[in-house]
Amino acid sequence: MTSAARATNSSNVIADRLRTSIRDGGLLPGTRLVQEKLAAELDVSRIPLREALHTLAAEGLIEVLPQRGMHVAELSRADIEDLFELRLQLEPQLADEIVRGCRERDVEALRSLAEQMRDKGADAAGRATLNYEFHRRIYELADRRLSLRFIDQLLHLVEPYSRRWVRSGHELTRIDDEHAAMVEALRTHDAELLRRVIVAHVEGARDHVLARHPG
Amino acid sequence: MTSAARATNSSNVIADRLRTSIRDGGLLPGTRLVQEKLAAELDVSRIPLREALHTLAAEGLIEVLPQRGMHVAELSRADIEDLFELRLQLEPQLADEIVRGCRERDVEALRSLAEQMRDKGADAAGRATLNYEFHRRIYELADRRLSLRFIDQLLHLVEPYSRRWVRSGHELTRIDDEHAAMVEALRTHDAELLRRVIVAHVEGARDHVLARHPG
DNA sequence: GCCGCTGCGAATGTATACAGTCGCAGCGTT
DNA sequence: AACGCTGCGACTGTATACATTCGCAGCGGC
Repeated sequence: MTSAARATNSSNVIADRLRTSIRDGGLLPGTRLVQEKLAAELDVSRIPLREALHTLAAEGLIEVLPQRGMHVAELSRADIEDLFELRLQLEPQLADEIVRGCRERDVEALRSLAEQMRDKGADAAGRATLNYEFHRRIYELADRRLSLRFIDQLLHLVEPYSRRWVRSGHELTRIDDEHAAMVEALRTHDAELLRRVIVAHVEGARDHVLARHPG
Repeated sequence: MTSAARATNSSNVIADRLRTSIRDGGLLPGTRLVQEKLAAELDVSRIPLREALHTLAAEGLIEVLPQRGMHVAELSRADIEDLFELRLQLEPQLADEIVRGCRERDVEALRSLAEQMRDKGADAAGRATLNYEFHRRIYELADRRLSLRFIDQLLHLVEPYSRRWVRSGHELTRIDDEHAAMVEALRTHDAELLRRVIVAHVEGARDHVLARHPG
């Protein structure tokens, strides 16, 4: 699975690039996605681009208004509340299986990601990518294909809003400390601790984002 | 939202038709999806068909092997266990909001669906569609856009496997009775009862499917 | 007889071209 | 001055056509 030589048709490549752009703030919620312009920027034709856009639409990252174009999805306050509820229902639940599936080299990889992230300082885009990879790699350890797929979608959906509001140094430090705590829980194979840290981490993000989000 | 005059580009129509086919057993897991053949059958060209297929792929209903075609996704036993875990985490949680959002006419609509389903007897395809609509309409009452999206995906994913094994008259009766119990819980605005019935319903489906699924 | 190479066929991937729809500016009417 | 109508422009939706890749059958060499 890890080394699956995924032959790469350009739809998938484009979808990845767009997801990354949305995640790291290159494409903000609400941005109109004009097909010809985007296709020119990415140097592909409209057909594979449209396929990628339909993929992202199914993931909730893009909204399609038939005959009127597509745009990066915007989440209402209710959506964001819903999103964090979902995260709280899905993510802590995996703690046991994560610990069970975690090997020494996984701990090291995660520690490295967490440290790289701390080093990024206030580079929001850089942090966003590392943050995503950190969480994704943790949840991969649970070996639950469908859960991972859904959590992955949630992480992408939330990222533009996390990015938007997480700026203060204090908040950055809290996040980095919680990541370090997760790594520590993994190192000691302490599933219950991991679960508690995940809950605190998600609740912290939720409270921080909701306190600042309008509506 | 209910009366959103959704202008209908053919990608979406095609995606709906394919989803329905997968749900009611017209397209079984593993079926190879040859684009030209499918396009001819549906009387559309390959471009909108491909867009629809990419949508379903993002929903997990179809798998794409680049340069080698697409096929209806097959779930392993582990996937199915994961799927029911997810259902148990997401669906009962909505009971409170469902009851809060439920109006008299909703109760009637659901009662009607449940009764139509009972009348279908052993018509598996007919029951599958009604079953899907019944659950979908219940969860719509919670007014949680993202949760609904995910649950919708789960219901579509599980349906081919529910259909496959739910055949005995006894099992059909159990399902119909549980649906009736849900309607009754809604009528009396009993959120706690609804939650318990949902749990029992999903657990019942899980046990029945897993007991018969190979692997 | 087994392994590897070659070429054909089938299906996917992509581009170009055309058709259809929406929205807005500008004119004309009342 | 406000309203509606009309035509243009921009963009999306779809089809046709071409390029590319993969798999397998059949042949040849070892």
